[in-house]
Amino acid sequence: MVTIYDIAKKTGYSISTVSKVLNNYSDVGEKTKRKISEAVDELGYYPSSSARTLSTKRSWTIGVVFDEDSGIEHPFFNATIESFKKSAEKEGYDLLFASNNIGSEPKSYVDHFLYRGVDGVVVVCSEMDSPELKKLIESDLPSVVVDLDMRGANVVYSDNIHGSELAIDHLHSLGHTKIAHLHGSTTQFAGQQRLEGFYSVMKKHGLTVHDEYVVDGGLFTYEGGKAAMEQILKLTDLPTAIYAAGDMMAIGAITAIQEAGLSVPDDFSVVGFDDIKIGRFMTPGLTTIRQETTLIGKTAANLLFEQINSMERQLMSVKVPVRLVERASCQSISKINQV
Amino acid sequence: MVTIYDIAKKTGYSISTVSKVLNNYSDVGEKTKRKISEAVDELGYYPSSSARTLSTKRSWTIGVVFDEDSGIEHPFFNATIESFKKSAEKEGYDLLFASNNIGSEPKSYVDHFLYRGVDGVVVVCSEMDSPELKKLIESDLPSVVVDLDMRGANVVYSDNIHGSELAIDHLHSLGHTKIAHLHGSTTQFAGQQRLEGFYSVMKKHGLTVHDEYVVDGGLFTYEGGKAAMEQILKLTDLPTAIYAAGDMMAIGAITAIQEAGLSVPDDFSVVGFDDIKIGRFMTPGLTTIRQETTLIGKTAANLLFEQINSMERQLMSVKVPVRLVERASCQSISKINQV
DNA sequence: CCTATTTACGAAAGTGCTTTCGTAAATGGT
DNA sequence: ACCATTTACGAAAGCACTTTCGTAAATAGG
Repeated sequence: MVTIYDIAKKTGYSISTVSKVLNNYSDVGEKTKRKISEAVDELGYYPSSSARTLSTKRSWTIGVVFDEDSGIEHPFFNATIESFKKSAEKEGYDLLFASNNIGSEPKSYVDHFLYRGVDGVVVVCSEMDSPELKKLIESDLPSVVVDLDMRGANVVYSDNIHGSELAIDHLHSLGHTKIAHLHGSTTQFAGQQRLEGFYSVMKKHGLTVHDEYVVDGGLFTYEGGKAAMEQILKLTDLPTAIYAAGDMMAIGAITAIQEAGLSVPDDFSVVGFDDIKIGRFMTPGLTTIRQETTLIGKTAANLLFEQINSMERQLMSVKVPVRLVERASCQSISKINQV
Repeated sequence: MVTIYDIAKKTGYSISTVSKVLNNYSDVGEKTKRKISEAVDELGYYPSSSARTLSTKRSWTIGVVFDEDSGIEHPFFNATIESFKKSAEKEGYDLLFASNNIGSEPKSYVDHFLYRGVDGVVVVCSEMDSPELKKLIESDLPSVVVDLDMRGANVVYSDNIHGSELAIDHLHSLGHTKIAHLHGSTTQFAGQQRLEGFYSVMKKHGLTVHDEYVVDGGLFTYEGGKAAMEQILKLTDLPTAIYAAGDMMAIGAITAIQEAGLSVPDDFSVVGFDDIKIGRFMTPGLTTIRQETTLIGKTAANLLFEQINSMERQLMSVKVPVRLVERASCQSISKINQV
């Protein structure tokens, strides 16, 4: 390995001076700067990030945490993180996806990130009352959490309540009154908020919600949505519209409907939440509430870097707007009745 | 920050001894070991990975490279890397997703990983003749590349040629003879191999391939597949089956077919490649060639860690089997003719 | 009870860099 | 030509560890 000592020896300058040109200090002469730069190129020198980190206490690394179950394949997670990564790159940060053991001892991710010396951490899609998360925001690691709102932390999340409102408004405007909700796990912020939003909008419209129309679809999965819909299909008095708390759940529900020999949107109108890529390409196209993952990722990054750079605990909560994306999975109630 | 000096001072032992118990050296007494461990817990000490890395030349970090265009959202990539990550965790490695600049100067990822001192790097979905890739395998960074076969490197990839064979065999067994191929970019290994496989199987069956039936769908995207299919739909003599080099392309093709007022599988049988999650859930379910992403990721990890640990350049090329997954997007030619 | 071996620990040198501060030389002002 | 700045550089301490080797003490061997 070629170090600053090598290039100091070659040029005749001290390592201090070499380090200075490497870091663009102003107190070096032009010729010196040039000579050293040449030697750097010639020897193919590159600095050692660990030495640098050890000395500066800055690792230029951001720790990334996400739901263990769905992992990197989770569409909302990876879309958000992709956007986050782009912002991080611009600022010169790398992303560290951590395992949970330091030297084979299982530890919390907070400990692990402390060990790694990350400059900050971003958490996506966590359970609301995770003790790990609590530990994180109580630590003095700069952090931002996505898809959650909680005091005492930097957070960015979609306006889930308004999302429910948009969904139900849409269904209502199409004439639907018997609306079911396949809700997501209430241990997650998104599930809980969308459910809450559902109830309040139904009330706003003066619509009654039957208890059997509100069923738990679990962790936003295809399987969960399918099972929940099958539950509903057993009822004698069927709803005409389904509002699923996530797109994968909505797709599962559609499958259940089709397997029952019924059709979307002819027998049921369905609207999802997320606007994952598939929704646009499937048949029928999925009407859904779009989460702006790109904006969310970028905002999270900005919040985090702001906090890292200012070194003060300036905590913000930003709520990102959602919007309705109309595709083919919903239909006016009048057409349904004709069938 | 609490360092080994702190715990040395507190216990009265030297930092050497402290370090030794931290690293499970055998030459420390039982009582000493216990006392030091207690102090460690009490002070909430954790080691500094950068200091450790500086001293040992091991960062316990693996660099991850993937196609810039598709990014983390690419289904094949993230499924593969998810599996890779699980293996990496077991061995105690973290994953580093790198940006391309050291201190705001754009550099190659090889340089960047050298700077970061990663212990190895995994490349997924690269262009075949990328100079970066060449540089990587010529460097003495341990590495493994996925979805590519090239001499002089550790590689793991699907049996693309056999995949084409399975696809065409299937179509042929259903009675199809007029088979089109929407191929992927030939700058990528997968695209090139699947195309090559296509030609050779067609020949095997004594099927003639019309030049107009072989169209470039680009970088395996929905849009590329859709455009390619639209091209084919302009022909007067239409094929009855479509073999798309990727699932997203297949889905794009299906959209094009449906937009033209035609149907899958009634007017065209289509088979894709990858077996991405969506394929199972869409209507019609997509018949496809499944890539074993879990196996691929795990194998890649094993190859890489083997190389890292043995410290010798033992290069292997492993070809992972694929298999046909039959769903609803293909149909016997006899049924098509009835329509 | 004396010597040979083992056990338990610490000194010190590395690891590659940053950053403060001191100082000699060069420059500016008059 | 003399003093006051400014400019350009280097010495040295620090960052938090690992690891080799030396040595005193403890144990074993006879």
